[in-house]
Amino acid sequence: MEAKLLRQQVMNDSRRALVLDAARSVFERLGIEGASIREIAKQAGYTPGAIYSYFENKEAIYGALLAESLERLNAAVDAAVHAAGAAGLSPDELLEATARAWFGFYAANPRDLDLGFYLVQGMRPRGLTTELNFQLNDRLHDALRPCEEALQAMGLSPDDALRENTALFAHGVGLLLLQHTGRIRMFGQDATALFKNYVDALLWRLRPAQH
Amino acid sequence: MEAKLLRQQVMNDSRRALVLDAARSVFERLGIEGASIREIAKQAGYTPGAIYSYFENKEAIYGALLAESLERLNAAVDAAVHAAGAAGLSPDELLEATARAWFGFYAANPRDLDLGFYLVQGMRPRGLTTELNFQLNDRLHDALRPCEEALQAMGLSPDDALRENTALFAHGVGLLLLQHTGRIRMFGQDATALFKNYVDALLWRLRPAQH
Amino acid sequence: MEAKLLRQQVMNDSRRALVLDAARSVFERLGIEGASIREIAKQAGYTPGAIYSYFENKEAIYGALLAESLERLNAAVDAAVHAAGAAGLSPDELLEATARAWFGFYAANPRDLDLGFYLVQGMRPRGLTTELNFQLNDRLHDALRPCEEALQAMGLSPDDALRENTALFAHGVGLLLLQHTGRIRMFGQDATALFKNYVDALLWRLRPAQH
Amino acid sequence: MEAKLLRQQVMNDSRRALVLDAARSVFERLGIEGASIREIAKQAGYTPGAIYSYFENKEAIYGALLAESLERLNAAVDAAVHAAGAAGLSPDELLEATARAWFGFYAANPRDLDLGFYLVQGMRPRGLTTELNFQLNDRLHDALRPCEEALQAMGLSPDDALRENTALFAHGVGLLLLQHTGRIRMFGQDATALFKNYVDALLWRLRPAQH
DNA sequence: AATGAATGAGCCTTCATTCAT
DNA sequence: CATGAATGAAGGCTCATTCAT
Repeated sequence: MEAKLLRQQVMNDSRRALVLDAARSVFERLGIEGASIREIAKQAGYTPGAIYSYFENKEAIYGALLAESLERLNAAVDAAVHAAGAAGLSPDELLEATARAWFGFYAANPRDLDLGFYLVQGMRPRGLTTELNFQLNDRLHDALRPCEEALQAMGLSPDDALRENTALFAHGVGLLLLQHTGRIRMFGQDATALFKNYVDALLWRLRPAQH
Repeated sequence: MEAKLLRQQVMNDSRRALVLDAARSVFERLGIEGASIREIAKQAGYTPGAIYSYFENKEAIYGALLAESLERLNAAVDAAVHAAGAAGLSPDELLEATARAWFGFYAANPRDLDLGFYLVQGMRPRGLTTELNFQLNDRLHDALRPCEEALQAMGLSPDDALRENTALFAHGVGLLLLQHTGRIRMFGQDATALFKNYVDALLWRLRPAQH
Repeated sequence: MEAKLLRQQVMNDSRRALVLDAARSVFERLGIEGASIREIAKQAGYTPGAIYSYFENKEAIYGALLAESLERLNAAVDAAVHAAGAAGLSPDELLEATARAWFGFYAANPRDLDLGFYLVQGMRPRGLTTELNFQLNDRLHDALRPCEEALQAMGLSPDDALRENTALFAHGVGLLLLQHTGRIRMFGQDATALFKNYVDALLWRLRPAQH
Repeated sequence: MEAKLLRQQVMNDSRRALVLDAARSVFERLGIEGASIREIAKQAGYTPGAIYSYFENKEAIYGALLAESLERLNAAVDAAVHAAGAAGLSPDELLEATARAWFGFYAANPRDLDLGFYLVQGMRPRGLTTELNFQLNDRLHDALRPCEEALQAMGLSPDDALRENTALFAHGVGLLLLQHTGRIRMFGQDATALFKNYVDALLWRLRPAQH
């Protein structure tokens, strides 16, 4: 009996995941505007009505998509943190490793970047409950926290660490955006290299004693 | 006869501009999603059909809007350059002034930021001919060139200046985005202050002799 | 020029009336549940979207339908009042004539009865603005006012006249409903005859002096 | 074996009643429009599919609901009749008591009124077999019969009693409807008071000897 | 150049109902 | 008997676009 319930639960979850995959795929193929319930359903091999067994409405799908994206982001960052711990890295190296973790994630998965920005700015109506919005915010913050802790470990006050972390995040996001929109080619530059430059300059700047 | 044709041309242009004004106003009021041809026409005092006398389709309107936005951006930057020339600023001060010009423009007109991002990433179908895309790119580049020249005037090689300018632009864009999406509040920071920090650090970094 | 505008106005009105006719016809044919915008459009020879040029939404159609129904009701009552005035009827006869006017209208046009009841009880969502609701209420009241005035002319105080008029209306409505739903056949009775009985009894009751 | 079948029959009936209870509850809570099979099933603790084990379709549920409503109506009337018998009421008092019984039932349970009207006029498609319709008619008639008998006991011929009973029913129904749709507020009147007035006037009218 | 009317494709969503398990 | 999954038709509505006048 229990096995049956469990199996059903698994089935259900996996079908929900299937719809989510379809949504992600449609989203990638047609962009946010073209991603209709009809299209998602078709991609998932369902009729539109069936989608509503798994998600309350269209925006819940995007909410789930974003939530899941943030989980993957955090997983990537956590992996970097653990690897760093195992390797016994210095604070400097830890900052570099954790910054590269989130930056690399978005560089490798530009659609996850889209998702975040679209959901955050484009969805007003009912989408993104305030509560959900906070949850997602928190998860983003979680992914950036290791950088902040590394900055503190390097001797910065909590305030300074927060400020530098914000600037670091902004810098990375700006580069990712330029790369993603193809704007960076216009400058003949490479986002990843520039991000490394920024981190290096930051590390240099935070070593006042060695001047 | 020729005078008549000319007058018609002028009329035509001015009415096209009128439609564009309406579009901008609607766009500001309702955002990119809420801006329909109907609404633009109403705002312009026309019926929907009339719009198609001036623009081939909806996305052409946005293209024109973006083009015009970039003209205003350039005007803002040019004004800063001229003021700097009149005041006889140093290269350092010139960099600060020109960087603040474009950053300030977007900070004050977030819809222009939307416009750029939306058109660049959101519009697949017919929007933005490749040719138009290049033109717009060039105008954006124009707005950033004074910064690049200031960097060269500070002694950087063309390559270095380009690299630093790209990084500067990315940093600003990242901050503007975080501000515009409300994400920066999550960090309890202020975009303008952080931008100034970045420019200051940059100036400091580029004065190696003074260490 | 003016003629042109006028002609357009007339055209527009007549097309709106055409949609209204279609709506009434669909409503009669399929009942309130089956009357969809699609169906109304089809009946009117339009595509669904076109309907929205003439009415803001579905319930506005029903609102207009009801408004127009109440106009016809009032026209019927007014006609009776005028005929009575021309014939110099006594208050007793006037009451009978005006009561018969509204009762007869609904007996002859049972769908108008449906309309009133459906719209009044079935439409919650956005239908029937409070304001419109009041307007319609007023028009219904208008149709019943001549009866009330006749009652006053027979010597009743305003309060008594209002009470008797309400009871009269309720009686008629009850009979019409029983007739319309076929329930009255169950009793082997005739609504019109029973209504006449009620009016006669009422007249009798209000002539205390003659006892 | 037979015992088993019987037990199953009982179970079946009781579960059917459970569904019906759920339907009634949903119907009261959400009205006729908002009552979906989904909602009824949820209320009953079933999944939608299970409902079809007990009822052929949605309208069969409403048919059963109406049937049951009429049973409750009859119970209310019967109770009044028995109480009257025990108290040894006069025919006049009996009329008043039995009339108040059915009127009070509907005044206190307006949803039962809805049910009757909805099923009778709103449901064309498959709802209400002719046969079922007759059965329901009969039960309604049953509930009104005590009034008719009281009228006969007061000396009216069967024909006259039927006519007066029909009028009485119509009057009550009209008042209930006005009350239920809020129309009666428009007149500043109270349905129950007006009903009492009608019954009093009726009693008076039927006592010719005492004039 | 502009209008007014209309189209048609599309949108999100709901729901009674079916059916294999 | 009951479930869980899914269907398919329909619902109201929006909108870019077309075209005769």
